Amino acid sequence: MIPRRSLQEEVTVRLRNEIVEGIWAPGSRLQERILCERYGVSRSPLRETFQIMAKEGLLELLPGKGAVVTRPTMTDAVENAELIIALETLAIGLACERASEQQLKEICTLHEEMRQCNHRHDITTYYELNNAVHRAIVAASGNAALISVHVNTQRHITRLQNLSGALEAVSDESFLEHEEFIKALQERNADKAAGALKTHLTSTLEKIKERIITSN
Amino acid sequence: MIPRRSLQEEVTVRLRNEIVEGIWAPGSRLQERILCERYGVSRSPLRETFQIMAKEGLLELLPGKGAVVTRPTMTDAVENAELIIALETLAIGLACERASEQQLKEICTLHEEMRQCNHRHDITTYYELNNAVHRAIVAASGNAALISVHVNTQRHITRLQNLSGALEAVSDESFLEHEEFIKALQERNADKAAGALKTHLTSTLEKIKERIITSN
DNA sequence: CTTTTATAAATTGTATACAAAATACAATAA
DNA sequence: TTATTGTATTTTGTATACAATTTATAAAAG
Repeated sequence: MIPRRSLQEEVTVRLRNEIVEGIWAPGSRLQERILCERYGVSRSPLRETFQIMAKEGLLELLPGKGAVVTRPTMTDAVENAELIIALETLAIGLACERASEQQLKEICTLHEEMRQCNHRHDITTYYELNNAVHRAIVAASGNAALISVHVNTQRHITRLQNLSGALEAVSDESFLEHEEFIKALQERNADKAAGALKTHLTSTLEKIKERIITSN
Repeated sequence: MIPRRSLQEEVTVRLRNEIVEGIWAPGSRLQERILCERYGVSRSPLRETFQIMAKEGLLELLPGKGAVVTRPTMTDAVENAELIIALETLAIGLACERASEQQLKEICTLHEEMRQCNHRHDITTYYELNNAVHRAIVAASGNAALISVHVNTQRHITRLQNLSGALEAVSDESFLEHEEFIKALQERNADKAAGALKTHLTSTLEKIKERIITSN
């Protein structure tokens, strides 16, 4: 039995993707009438979507004025990076204890696909697979609360990458760091995996901070 | 200039508190008509509130059937405890670096009030102050993304405490652990503070797990 | 008596209507 | 020109109306 999907759910998925992809620029005012026409729905489901997007931090609702697309700052980038390091460090530790063999295998497969992408310099797919690997590790933690928070945090980071334009080329060093914690996870060595993941993510955060300094 | 408050915001605060306090039992079906009458509003703002509460994990929205108050399980308790340990460990580390002297002072004051409550066995206020201290530490981290996630996680834990009924008496050992990380925070010793906080929260988590085992 | 099915009532999902507030704009005064 | 104020228009906040779905009820069949 397939559960019904409300219009609100459909609109939520569409609007969310459009904001993350940068189709709606930061600071844009989203007028209800415009969006109702765009999605072919009335104001009721749209306004419910607005509340959800505001909760996710993609919209700001100004009472009496309407919805505005949030403007992510460099500070947001650092904050979300700090947060996701803590989330994933917890996740990989739990995953070492609780992941099924099947889940470990799938993570391994994704990692190998990343290796292929790295060789043929397909950066876009590389980053998509990278996100998928990290989501899979969090999923393997089996902690629903953690999964939910992580999805939203990763989404914000992806949005920031999209808005900042070009994705950086992947260094061999970075890929080796990645391999490091994947291996440790396969061995179910929690401390080693957590340490390696933290090292990897922290070095990514440092790159973000550097870029902020040089761009100022 | 005071920003307007919409009906939706008012209803959200009221319904959220009522669910956290256990006024609406887990599993309750919330019929729109009933709640509209209770809060004296129409269905539009109420339904926007429903979306927010669903996003927060306090309601489940079944398409075509309506809103049901979520039933927190013992698994949820463990998951949220695991999550909040990671969040607060991050927070106290950042707070050691970034907290203002004013913030450190306020945290200290709250801790001293906890000591008083402990002496006169005022458990209810003790737990409220305890929550306030932990929120203050997270606030002092200055990380907005972290603060937002923490608020919701702490709310879930508070709800679980409320639903499980009586709060456990506070052991002297537990209070000493608490003092430990407060002191380290005052010294801005990040590693020591993070370690002490983690020890404290982990021992609380172990108590939760014990209670689950014995209650089965 | 239990199960099934037909029908009525209630409830939700969505659209629209109405009122209040905010915005845009033009006319006027400095 | 610039600022200001009054008016018209737009837009949002809230309430209500309508349609589709679900639930409740009861009659009929086994």
